Amino acid sequence: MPVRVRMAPSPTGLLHIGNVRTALFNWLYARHEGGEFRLRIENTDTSREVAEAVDQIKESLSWLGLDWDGPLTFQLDRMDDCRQVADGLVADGKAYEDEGAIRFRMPDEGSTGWDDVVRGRVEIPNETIEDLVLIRSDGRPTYNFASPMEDVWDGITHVIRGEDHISNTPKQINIIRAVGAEVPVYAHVPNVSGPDGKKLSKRHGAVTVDEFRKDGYLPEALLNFLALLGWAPDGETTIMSRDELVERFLLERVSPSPAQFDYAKLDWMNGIYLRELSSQEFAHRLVMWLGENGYEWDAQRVSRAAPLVQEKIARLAEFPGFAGFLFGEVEPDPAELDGGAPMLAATEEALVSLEPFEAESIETALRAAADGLGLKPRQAFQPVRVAVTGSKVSPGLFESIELLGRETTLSRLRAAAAVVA
RNA sequence: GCCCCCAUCGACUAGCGGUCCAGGUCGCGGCCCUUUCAAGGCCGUAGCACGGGUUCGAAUCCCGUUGGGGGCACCA
Repeated sequence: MPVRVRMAPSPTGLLHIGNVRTALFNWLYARHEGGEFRLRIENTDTSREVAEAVDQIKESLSWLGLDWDGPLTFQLDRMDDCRQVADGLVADGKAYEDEGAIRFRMPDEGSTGWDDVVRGRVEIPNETIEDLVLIRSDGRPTYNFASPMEDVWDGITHVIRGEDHISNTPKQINIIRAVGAEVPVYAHVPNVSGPDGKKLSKRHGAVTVDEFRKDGYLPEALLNFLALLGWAPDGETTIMSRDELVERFLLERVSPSPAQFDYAKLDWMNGIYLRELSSQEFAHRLVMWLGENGYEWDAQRVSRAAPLVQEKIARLAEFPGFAGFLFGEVEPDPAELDGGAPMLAATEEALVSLEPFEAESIETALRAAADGLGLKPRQAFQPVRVAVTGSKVSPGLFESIELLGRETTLSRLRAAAAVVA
């Protein structure tokens, strides 16, 4: 039987990164096995927010490149089927009515167990499982009834989900057995917690896909990082393309112990991916990101500035802070200009009629100017950098000056000179 | 309270009885390079939670303790 897995989010908000990690394992398994990855929405009502949330979930998955197979299905559409099954269970004496609701009769003795792909044999005493409500008194099925039934109807072969579902599993297995269907294989993957071991939340940093996107992470880097949370192909490999991930992913190698989300490592990895991009592609991503985030900066200029920062930033969102001086005014801190008057003047003089006005010639001219004043490059360029870029930290000075252009550079040098004077 | 899960450097992990006085990556520290910041190169730091077994031999198997986490809804 071909493998078929699913991601079953509830449309309550933006896609959480923890859910993405679980979805990723499902997707990787499906693609590795040549099976199907289904997307099913576990909605229970028809409020307007649902439609928006569904669109956001689809948009996030698309951005990440996690494509799903077959039609998108909704729990809502199977409520009648659930009720029918519940009625049948009542007729068979396997469920009973209780104050308007329908409850499933769980076995009282023995235990319910399964061979979990990541945890091995798990056995839960039946006496600890309460009779479960199948249908609420208002007629709607509960999650623990609808979910396993949908798995049955969809022909799901492997249920790969978070470990928080472990206690639901024996309940669902009993229901599936009661309706005479085949029980799927279960794999409970470990949870992802915050850097402090607590539940990953907003105060730790980005948590939804949208936030990571806004922070300037690349989807391929995010996936690579997420894949390594609870799984590793071996003890050496860390950087893997999407294809390599698919090729090497083995569900049996997923670790049962929980992992902490390390933002610093994600940043490092994103930087690796950013630097591996061709300069054209890097520029393209920058332009796209800026466009998505409200920056109306000239694409041509952004593309020319891109090479100056490609090795310096770890996230696309750092670009404005690094290269903003090319797109707007600067306000140098007078204190950082202190003592720079001679070099500012010398620089202005050196650049006034320099030809050609290019990084290489600019460098030669400025080094000569520094030399003439008996200054070390380090101390000489500092005030010039501050005057021109507005900061002590910037892309290469000479390239920056070339890009900025003679006029703007000279006016900034004069403005700074006026301040120190 | 009851049930379940987990346990190797600060973090992610490799290790599935001897090849491990435990390897890789991030982070951190140092050095080199250097116009700032990065990037890059080199070196270094740091771990098998504890206690019992089993075995000629345990990070690897078993039991217990401790410590984390999850679940006990007419939520999903």
